[in-house]
Amino acid sequence: MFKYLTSDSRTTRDVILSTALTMFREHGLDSTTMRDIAKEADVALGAAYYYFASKEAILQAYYDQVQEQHHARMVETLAASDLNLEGRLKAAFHRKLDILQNDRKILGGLFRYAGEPDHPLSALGPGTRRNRQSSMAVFKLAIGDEKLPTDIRAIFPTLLWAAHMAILLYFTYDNSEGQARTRKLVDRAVALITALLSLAKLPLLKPFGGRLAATLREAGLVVESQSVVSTDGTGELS
Amino acid sequence: MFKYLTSDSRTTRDVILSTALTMFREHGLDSTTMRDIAKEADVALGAAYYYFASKEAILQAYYDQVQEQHHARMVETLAASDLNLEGRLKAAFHRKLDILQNDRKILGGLFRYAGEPDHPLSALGPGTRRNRQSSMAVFKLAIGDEKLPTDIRAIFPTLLWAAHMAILLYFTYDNSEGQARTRKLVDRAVALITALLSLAKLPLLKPFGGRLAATLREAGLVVESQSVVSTDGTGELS
DNA sequence: GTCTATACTGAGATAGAC
DNA sequence: GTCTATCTCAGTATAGAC
Repeated sequence: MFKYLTSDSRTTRDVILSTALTMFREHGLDSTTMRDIAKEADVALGAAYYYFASKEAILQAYYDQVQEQHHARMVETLAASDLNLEGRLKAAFHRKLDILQNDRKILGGLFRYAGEPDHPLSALGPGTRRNRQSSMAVFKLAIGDEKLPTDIRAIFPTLLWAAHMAILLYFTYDNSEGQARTRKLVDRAVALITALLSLAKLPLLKPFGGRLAATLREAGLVVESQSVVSTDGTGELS
Repeated sequence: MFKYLTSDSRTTRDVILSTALTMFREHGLDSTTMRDIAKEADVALGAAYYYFASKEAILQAYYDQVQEQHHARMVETLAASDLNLEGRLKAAFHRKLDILQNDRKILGGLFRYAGEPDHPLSALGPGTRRNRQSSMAVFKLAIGDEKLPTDIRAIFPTLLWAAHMAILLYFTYDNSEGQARTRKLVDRAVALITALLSLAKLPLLKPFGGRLAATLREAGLVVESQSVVSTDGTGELS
């Protein structure tokens, strides 16, 4: 799955990347300068810019890395035990938090671009479409072949992805020991969601699923032809 | 309601502020430098920094100004006609969008700080608590003395505020003519919310309001003693 | 193609003169 | 209250070693 590169260039790039991430975690994004990173990684400033066009490009690499890990760990979890829908949804959220446990500062930095549609790192913009799709694919893994009303099935991955973004935002603000509050919120929220889901089949509530789906579709918020991510983690649509 | 200042200092500050906002609207936040602003306002760079400690401080002033306007326009709207809950909620959202109609770039810039809890401009952090409270107070005006289940009443302003943040995010990405899509989304969403609200009283669904309220409360997301904003628009709690 | 050394530009922010 | 000069730092050359 790794493209072949000379061992030297591979390690230099990796050294710069891991050094940068370590420093981001310790001192925060803004306090860490490219010159700091280069010095710590024992390379010249030019070398850092040779591998990463900008400080943001390092974040981009981190972003992709997290997404790949999330997919891999979710596959592991699903293979290891036989969970029901609620368990699988909880797992999807918790595995993401596992990965980001020490990276709340970096995560916060990524939210910085959320309000700039044209920025390549905007979590909601076209530049991160593939990341978003492969993130939703992880939630589709969690949904699996669970029997759901078609209305709900169409919008569920999008809703879960949105909920997961909100959870991550809460997570960056959560100073409780080991971010226990976020963990608890995830469990409560997923329990609520699955309980509501079982009600959605009732005749009384049935129309609401349809109205919600129609509203989201009209707003352009539902991605149509989604597919489970391919095993190489690229998030390519089939 | 205005603190007295010498007419000269007042106008200089205002000239700098309005010049800055005009330039932000035209060229965006990042492309507009403090030097550009100073030059356009016909003052030296140092003068700009005398009135605004940083570029962000200009945004802060804008932030407060928007909040005051939102409150004022909502009061006007409510006085002008006799609306039901749905109408009042729609008004609350639309009046906000009216104010921000040409400021989507600036708005996007404000979202930049959402991931940095300690930043004074973080829309979710302690630094903007008063803005948040006075924003929720506007939504409380919209709710009025509508009869609601107590569970729902406690969390409703918070939920509306959160929904309004999501709408604003959608708004910054909305390139449709006059942001018509956002306007339509508001109408649809509010209609859905009020429809759901009428269902919330049913015995079958009653417990869900309680569970939702408990979850939000436990997560520390519900502000307790809220009160309607005082008429001077400061958002001070009574 | 991989990397070093060095220097330049632009922008936010500050110090201190007037 | 206002201005000029200056500082720091991100980002971008550029020239060359290998």
